[in-house]
Amino acid sequence: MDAAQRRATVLKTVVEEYVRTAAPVASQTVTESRDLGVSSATVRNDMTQLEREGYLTQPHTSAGRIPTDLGYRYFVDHFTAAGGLPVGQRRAVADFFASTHRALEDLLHETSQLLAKLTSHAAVVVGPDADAVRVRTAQLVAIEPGTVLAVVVLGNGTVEREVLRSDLEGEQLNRASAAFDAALRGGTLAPNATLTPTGDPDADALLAAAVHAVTTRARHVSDHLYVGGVSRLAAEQDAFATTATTARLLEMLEEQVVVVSLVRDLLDHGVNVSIGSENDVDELRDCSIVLAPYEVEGALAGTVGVLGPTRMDYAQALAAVAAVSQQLGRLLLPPAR
Amino acid sequence: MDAAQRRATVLKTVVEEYVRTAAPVASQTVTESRDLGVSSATVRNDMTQLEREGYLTQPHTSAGRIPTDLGYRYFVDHFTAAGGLPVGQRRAVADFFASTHRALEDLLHETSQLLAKLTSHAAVVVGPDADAVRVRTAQLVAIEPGTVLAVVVLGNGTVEREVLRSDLEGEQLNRASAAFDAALRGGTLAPNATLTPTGDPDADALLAAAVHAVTTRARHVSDHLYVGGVSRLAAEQDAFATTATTARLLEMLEEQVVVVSLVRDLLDHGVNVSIGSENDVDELRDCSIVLAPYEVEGALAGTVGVLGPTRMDYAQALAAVAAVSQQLGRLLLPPAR
DNA sequence: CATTAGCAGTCGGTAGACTCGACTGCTACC
DNA sequence: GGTAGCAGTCGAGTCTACCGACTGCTAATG
Repeated sequence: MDAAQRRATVLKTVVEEYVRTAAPVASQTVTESRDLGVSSATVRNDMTQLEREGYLTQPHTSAGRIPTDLGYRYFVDHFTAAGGLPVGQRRAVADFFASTHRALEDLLHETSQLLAKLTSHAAVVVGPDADAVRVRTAQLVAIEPGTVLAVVVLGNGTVEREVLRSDLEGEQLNRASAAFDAALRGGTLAPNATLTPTGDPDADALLAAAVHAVTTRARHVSDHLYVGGVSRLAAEQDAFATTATTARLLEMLEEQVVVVSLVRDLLDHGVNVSIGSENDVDELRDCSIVLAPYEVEGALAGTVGVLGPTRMDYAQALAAVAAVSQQLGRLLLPPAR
Repeated sequence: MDAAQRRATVLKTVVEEYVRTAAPVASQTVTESRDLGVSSATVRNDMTQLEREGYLTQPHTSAGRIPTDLGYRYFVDHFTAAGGLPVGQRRAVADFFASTHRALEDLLHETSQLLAKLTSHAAVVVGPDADAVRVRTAQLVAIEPGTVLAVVVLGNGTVEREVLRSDLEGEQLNRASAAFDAALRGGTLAPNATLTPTGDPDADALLAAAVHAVTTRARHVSDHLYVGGVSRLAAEQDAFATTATTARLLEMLEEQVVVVSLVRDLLDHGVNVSIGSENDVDELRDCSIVLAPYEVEGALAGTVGVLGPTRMDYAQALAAVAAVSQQLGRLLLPPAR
């Protein structure tokens, strides 16, 4: 083993030890936890070099080393490949998806909780961008006198609905419904569908209202963020500077839109793991995000992710998001189940 | 002013000061903040008596007094009547409800956030007990080949929907739909509706599936808890013993069912404010809950509440939940708007 | 009898001094 | 290049002393 290779091993060991114990890792700890065939003095020399290169840092002079964000990055890029989930957890995931018969919203919500449980960190599930989902069918249904329900079935199995006030019924309603379907089917829910007049002013009015309601609301829903395991963030307190940091994090998660666009942005750039200062968002300076997209019928349908402190078991988190996203995609395959 | 009356005023002052400053209140502070016409020595005597009676306590010998849960209780019962919201906040509430055009779920969710913002505490909104809401109409609609949507409109304006697989269409579907409506209309969504066979085995099968899906899922939805302002809990850290307490609280809020049944239970017993140890739930020992039911068409439709530390501005919280619940009820009045 | 002034007593919190021990960096040597 | 060993650094914990914020009590007063 040449020197460079050994230094890489030292870095790996430091990351693993630090993730496990949360305490700065001493040179001696490294030699004890892994048989490198060199003494602690040599490891010390390696560590000073790793520090010069920016992978490690010392919280204070007479302490061990802890990884920098760059150190974590190296670790993730080099020592994290192809990890599987332990059998127990693998079973837990399978069981969860096998036994589920929930509506989509609930499913996504509970998926986020499953992921939180698996990783002991907060977890998020993001729906697909509204612009990316095609409308499968759309129609208007009278549900009681004076009330019409607009129903839109989307490509990812979601059913959007919107309640409207209207006295239309019978043939008039059918006409409006057909026009509604024509306006939306095959397109996205972007708020600029072209409406073909039916020649019936009442029907046209309802049509316009329905399209407006559905397109504005869908944007809202598809931007929805499902968050699980927020309590873990509080438990991880000590990893963050102050309680105010935790509060700001929770606030951001409640805000939703920031996180949603961040996640989409990361994925657009092909990033699966974003570590500490790599995040542009201030609140996330001490956090890392581990993501995996899930697909329905080959098309990107959304994202699952883990949000934890930079001191996180990345291998485990990656395995967890991979397993969950894959199973979730499979479950969503049959339309609206 | 006789002595008993003065003692009550002292208690009131201690509560107000402690809520404001979070520091134990000294006898001198009381005489300074309110003109009682007596010296601090007299207030000291009053305080020892109030302590003997269980309304106040000393964190340690050489410190001022802080209210006990019993002290807060007395305060809430005697000094909290008929407080209105400050004009600014009153406007904020009115604006929120005036400008809203959201679907019910979103509305409830955002209402919880409004309430959190008003009070600077976490806020919850609980839907009505499933058993208490009557079905207005129910029907089955074909939305695409092989897929049927079950739609149920509830008395509180909610629209429940459930996607089912079925190839039925045309007359068969209409028959099933009519039977579906007959089975549910006017009743509750309790899972024991009586099904009248249509004579058509296919329709009967769909009917059974639809009723099953709707009743089991509705229970889930109506037990849903909308939580706003969880970040406030983290910010209130210092009011709680440890960060673990905060974590447990967040967990409980995520669990939902505990809180929902607790809130219903309190309201059933006519309780609006539950203070610290009055709560049976362990996690809430350091918390208080301030509740107000909201009504739709005279019937109880749900509850809004504030969840904060026992050291809370009860007058303000009571005013806030009252204002929000009233406006929310009014907004929900027209069916499904 | 209620109220008050004043004083002694209690205790938490903070600052400073000191020690312990866990590391590293360096140097001399192999 | 690798190693042994020693000097140096610094955080964390402990102890002490002290300050100041209150109270409780007592004796005096209207």
